[in-house]
Amino acid sequence: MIVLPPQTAVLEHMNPFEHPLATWLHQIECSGKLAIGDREAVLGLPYRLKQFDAGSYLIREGDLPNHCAVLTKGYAFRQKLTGSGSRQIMAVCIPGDAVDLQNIFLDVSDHSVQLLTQARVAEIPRDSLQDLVASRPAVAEAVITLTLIESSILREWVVNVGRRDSRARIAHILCEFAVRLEARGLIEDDGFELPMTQEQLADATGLTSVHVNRVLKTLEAEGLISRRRRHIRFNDWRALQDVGDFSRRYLHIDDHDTLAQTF
Amino acid sequence: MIVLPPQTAVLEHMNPFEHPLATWLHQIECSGKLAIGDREAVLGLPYRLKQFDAGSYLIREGDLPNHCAVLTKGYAFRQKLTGSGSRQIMAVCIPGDAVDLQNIFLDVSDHSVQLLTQARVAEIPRDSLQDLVASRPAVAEAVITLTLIESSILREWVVNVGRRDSRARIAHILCEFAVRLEARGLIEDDGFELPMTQEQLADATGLTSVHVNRVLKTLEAEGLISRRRRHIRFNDWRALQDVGDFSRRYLHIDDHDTLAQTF
DNA sequence: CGTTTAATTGAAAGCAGTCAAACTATGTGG
DNA sequence: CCACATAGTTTGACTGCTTTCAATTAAACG
Repeated sequence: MIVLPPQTAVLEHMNPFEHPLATWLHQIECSGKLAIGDREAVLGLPYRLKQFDAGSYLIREGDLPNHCAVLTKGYAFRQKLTGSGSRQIMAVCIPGDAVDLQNIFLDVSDHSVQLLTQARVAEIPRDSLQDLVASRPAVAEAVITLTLIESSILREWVVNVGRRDSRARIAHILCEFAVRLEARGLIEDDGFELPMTQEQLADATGLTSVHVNRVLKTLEAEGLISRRRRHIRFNDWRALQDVGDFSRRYLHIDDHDTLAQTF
Repeated sequence: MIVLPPQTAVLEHMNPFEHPLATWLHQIECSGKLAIGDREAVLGLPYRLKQFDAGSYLIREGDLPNHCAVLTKGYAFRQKLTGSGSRQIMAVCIPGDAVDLQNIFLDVSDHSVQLLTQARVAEIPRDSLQDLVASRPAVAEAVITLTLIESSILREWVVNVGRRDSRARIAHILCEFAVRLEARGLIEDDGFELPMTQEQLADATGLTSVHVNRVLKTLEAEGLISRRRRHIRFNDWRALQDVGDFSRRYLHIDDHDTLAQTF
């Protein structure tokens, strides 16, 4: 576990890859026009850098956390267990996401967050974030906006799980990943690394791992995707979106569909 | 359509049922300690009162609304249509709910909101709400909190639709309604009026109306509930919660389970 | 290498969907 | 007040998409 001293210096022309909160800040900046000093205030938040192994819990349902974690490297997912022991994954967090913004203002966590991969997070004290939001309206606005976008993604997950057949569900979630990763510059030329097992994919889509496997093989046999282990390549981006009933509107990302050029 | 002039007077000891935004304000007050003048600022928001028939759309997916609606009377639901034409309902709004807070900061609506019943709403200009949030940190905090609670409910819907069988899904949604309505004082002694058809219940649970009907009859035959038209009465509140795998934690309502005394 | 975890495949069973029709309540107009 | 229209509920028979169960193969790891 690496612990760094609180970072308070103003970094004016810094490399985005230097500051752990840089990607998160970028999200905030995309969600609203910040005022003078806001940027520095965000980067000046105190934090502790920590590294965790895959499978670690960042929060558990019922916890009363006193900090918020921002993913700087690696992937995580939100999950809940039902009484009968099955699991539902309701969100995947990618690098740059604030993992538990909800804990700024809600006391008891209503779900768990678990790491998909080995990951690095910046833990920010709850108080500091509360103060930041209280003292800087533009940041508050951006935080609300980010929260609203997350809600929009959640609504689409309800649709995916509630009203699409297995083929469309898998296609849809693959499209969502691709677009979200692309917006963070995490897509390689030839596709992307799906950071989850077929069982986790099943828990995210409300299916069984056996069926996920069959669907993936079908999509591959139809020439829509290629797979090499967990690496997914889109052979027909347009067709996959059609199968998945996918439209990027709900992601509220301003960019154009640059994936159309990639694939 | 009734249009009232903007309300700006300070109402200190008013009857909660007099001001259209009173119930919403109550929610805000429950979500965080307001500062001096915040209360009056909320009640002083300009608004237009409108009345709509059941089935009317308050927002449609793709719209760019310039106001936010607060439900003062009646029920509404959020929905999306899939490419194949089926519908998924992902939230039910009850009196006192802000129907489209997301439109304060997101430009294009990612889903539609349709009325379940005849309803009355107070439409607040987008700008006024943006100003309110920008100038009053405690209100901003409360708005974030309300948004976070809505997200929590959405997460539970994903679980409901993704990982519970039909019996549990219906039981769960009935429990959720009861608790939410009870928190607004909308539960009668002998149960509550379900404001939706079995087809809408089906679209909310990812089932078909035929199957919803069978499940309701089963729950009734087992003595868990009684029905008279759409009036639902809980005969065994404890058992229904067990069947529905229901826990009120995700609703983030502070009160104790007063329904346990009622039923 | 042996061990463990994940992916793959086949056969059978089941929960919920589909289709179609009857029934009920409510409202409307003659 | 009754005939009729409409919307919603109820029921039955049949189909099918996914699950379940079980076993095999492949990859990752110490």
